[in-house]
Amino acid sequence: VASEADKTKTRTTKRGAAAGRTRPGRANGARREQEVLDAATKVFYSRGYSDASVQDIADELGILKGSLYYYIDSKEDLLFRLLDETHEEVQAILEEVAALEGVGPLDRLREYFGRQVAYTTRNLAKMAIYYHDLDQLSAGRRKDLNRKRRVHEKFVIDLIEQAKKAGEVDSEIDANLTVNYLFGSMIWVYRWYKPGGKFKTDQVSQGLADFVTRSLGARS
Amino acid sequence: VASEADKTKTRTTKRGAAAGRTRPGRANGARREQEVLDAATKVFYSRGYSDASVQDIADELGILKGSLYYYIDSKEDLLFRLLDETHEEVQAILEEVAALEGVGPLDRLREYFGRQVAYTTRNLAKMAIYYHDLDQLSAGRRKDLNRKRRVHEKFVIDLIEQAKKAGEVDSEIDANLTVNYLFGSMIWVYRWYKPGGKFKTDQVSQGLADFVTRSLGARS
Amino acid sequence: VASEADKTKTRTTKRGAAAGRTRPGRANGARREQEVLDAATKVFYSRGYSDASVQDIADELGILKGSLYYYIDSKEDLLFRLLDETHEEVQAILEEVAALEGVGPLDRLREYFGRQVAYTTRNLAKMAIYYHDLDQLSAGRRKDLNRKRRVHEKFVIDLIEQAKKAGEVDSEIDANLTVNYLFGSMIWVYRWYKPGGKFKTDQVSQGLADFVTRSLGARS
Amino acid sequence: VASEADKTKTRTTKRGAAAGRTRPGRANGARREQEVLDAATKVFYSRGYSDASVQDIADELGILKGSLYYYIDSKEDLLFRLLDETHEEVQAILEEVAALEGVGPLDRLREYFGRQVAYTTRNLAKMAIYYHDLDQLSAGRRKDLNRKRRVHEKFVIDLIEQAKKAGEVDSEIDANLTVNYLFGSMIWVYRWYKPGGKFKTDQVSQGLADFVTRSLGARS
DNA sequence: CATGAATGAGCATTCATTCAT
DNA sequence: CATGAATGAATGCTCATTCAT
Repeated sequence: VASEADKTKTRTTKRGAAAGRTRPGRANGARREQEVLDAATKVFYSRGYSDASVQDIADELGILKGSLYYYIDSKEDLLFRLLDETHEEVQAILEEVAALEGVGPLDRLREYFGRQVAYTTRNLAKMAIYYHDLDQLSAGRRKDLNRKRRVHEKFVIDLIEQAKKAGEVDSEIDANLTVNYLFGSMIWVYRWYKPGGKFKTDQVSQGLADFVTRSLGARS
Repeated sequence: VASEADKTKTRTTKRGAAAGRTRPGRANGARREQEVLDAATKVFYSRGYSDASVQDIADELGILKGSLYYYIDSKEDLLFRLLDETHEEVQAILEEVAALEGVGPLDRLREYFGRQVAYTTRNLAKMAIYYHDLDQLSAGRRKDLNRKRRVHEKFVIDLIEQAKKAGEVDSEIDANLTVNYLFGSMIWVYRWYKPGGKFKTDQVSQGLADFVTRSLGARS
Repeated sequence: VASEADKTKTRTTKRGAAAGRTRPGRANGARREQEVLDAATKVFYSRGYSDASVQDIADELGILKGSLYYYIDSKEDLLFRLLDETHEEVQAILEEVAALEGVGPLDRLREYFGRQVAYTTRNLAKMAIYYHDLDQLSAGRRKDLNRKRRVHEKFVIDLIEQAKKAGEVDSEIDANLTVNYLFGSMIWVYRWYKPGGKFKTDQVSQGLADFVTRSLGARS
Repeated sequence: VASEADKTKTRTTKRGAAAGRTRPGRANGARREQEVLDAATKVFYSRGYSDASVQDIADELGILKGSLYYYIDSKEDLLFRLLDETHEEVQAILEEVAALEGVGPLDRLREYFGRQVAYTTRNLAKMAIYYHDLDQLSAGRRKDLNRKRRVHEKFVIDLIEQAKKAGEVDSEIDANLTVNYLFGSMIWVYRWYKPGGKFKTDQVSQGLADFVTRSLGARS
């Protein structure tokens, strides 16, 4: 028997073509997909990607482990979809902020950090996974996402430089270094923020905006 | 990530009894213990605690997996010892800084953040594990360590309050909120700092001190 | 390889009842059945029966796996139909050859082997499955087919004996043993023959006829 | 955490360095390795490689499935070791025959086919796997083994040509085609020969030698 | 101290099959 | 006829841990 097939099957995938149907009970497909993603988010968040099992996610959904594979290709695929979705939303924030009109560079920075953190507080699980479990992606996808993340770095660095030119912030500041500290402040929120805890979303987001402003040597 | 995994197995350890023996060749024992810890550090850093196997560590040491169990009680035990050791060192920095004489609160903060980050850049692997894999500890030990970490929070909050009173920093600042942002800036270094990369240790540590100063609304 | 796997599930098949219907579009039914068989042939040939999945066949047909079960009862059922079809065709060759008039036993043998091999070269996939995957059939069906195959053995043995009597071949020859060698030569073609390769169909079939002749100690 | 590890671990393998020890209970290692191979042979022969499970082999050995992995890297690795071992033995036969002195090409052919078949009848399971399941090997290893097998083809072709030159066999014979038929006769033995059945080993091996002789148009 | 062998539980993944719509 | 969703059992494989020697 000529077994020249050698693995790479690329079989015509189950889902996919399904988009845009109208038959009764349809669009449930999309709903179910989202349920799967949500269940995975919950499980990955509470156990960590590595320690979470596909079984856990199936349990969360109330289906059998095997059935879950109707919706996913692999556990890693699930992580990827999660991270990708999250990235898209985080990216949207950048774009919103970039699109604001009549806003100076410092205020744009304030907006960016404020909104990102507000998003984080409202999507703790997703952001925790986004920042904690990126490494578990396969090399290719990881590099890809990392590349995409770098856009945010550049965005902030550019704004700092503009703010320096505009005299809005201390001209002594090293944008390339400072951006890292700023991202740390912003990202780490996923670790200490507790919904219903000591701080409200607005406080945290407004607080960060002010923190950013001061840390750039500007008057808030 | 809130790991609820719980295996707290405080078995009376072999080494427990072994501590402080005087039999010839004992110094070797301590040396070997450290080698084990170092190997674990290396492995946990590169693969992540969850994905690292006991086999990996044995390989790193050049012994058999079974033999490793002469030195450790469990994989989690190894993580604990690592985190404990790291904490001790991080704690020592706090104490050093607290012991400095003739230093105002703002400068003490500068010292604290500067030294912590310098330590991070020089002990990347350990700090990465410290901040990334704490959740993998059994519930009891995790809570314990978290409690210990909170001392640092309090230390910084107190210093900020003192600095406010001393008029060294902006009195409007919310110390309880700001401490979180500051820790974010400091901690996240383990993620972006690359030895031999764009930034030198001193730059990063001096840079953070300045960042902290400005973010508190003080003149550096 | 002696497969003891046994799942003999002779369920009354849907198509059983379906046979001989006249409803409009019925010719399409037969057409579709053949398409299914052809798809299965292709897939079983390239992946091997055991490693081929029902999904693979559905993909090949461009329908969903579930839909395939309208046409088949089980994967094994598909294999059976394939092998049965193949056997029928192979049997037809025997009968053709048996029906030839005015042909001596040696020439009949030449015809038989020549035609069988010509058929093999033109139906590589089917013959490969026929000779390679028979064992995967349920015990009952396997024994059945093996019994049917034995007719060919007897046919050849009888012809050899006749040829011996007719003085066409060496009388020392042990027909019972030789038949096995001859079948080996004939069957193994499915393993080494490559369409479009070094040898043409006619060469291989004429070549085998000559080989058979010589191996029986006759002059070609 | 810097997860640049990216899978390929090549960990220092368990077995391997073990060869050549003298401690009591040692050399059991080698014995056990052979037991594993034998169990696999038995199981792969009776169920076919694809349908045989690692569990089956563990059962055969009376150990747990997980324990089996102390001895093997993967199921395919087991198949490879089996096929490799078999090939070595088959190759040894070729070399023995090649080393015979004072033997003409035709007699060398008789020896080769006779001995190969004798080996087959005495190692039915191994040879069945060798000829039936080669395709299941990974692409690289499969090609490797196929390349090695081709040496046998060349060996036989060369002998036929020499025999033609020596006038021992019909000069009309196409060696390149005939070799395929001959191998078919020889190989297929694994399918019809039954130990303790109608034919004895010597009969089958002597019978094939004679068959080969005649099929080359020579007097036996 | 160290080894080699084994355990047993768990895991991601596949797959033939079913069935309501 | 066809789809989409689910089932449930099996599969190959990993791994922390144990323990006699």
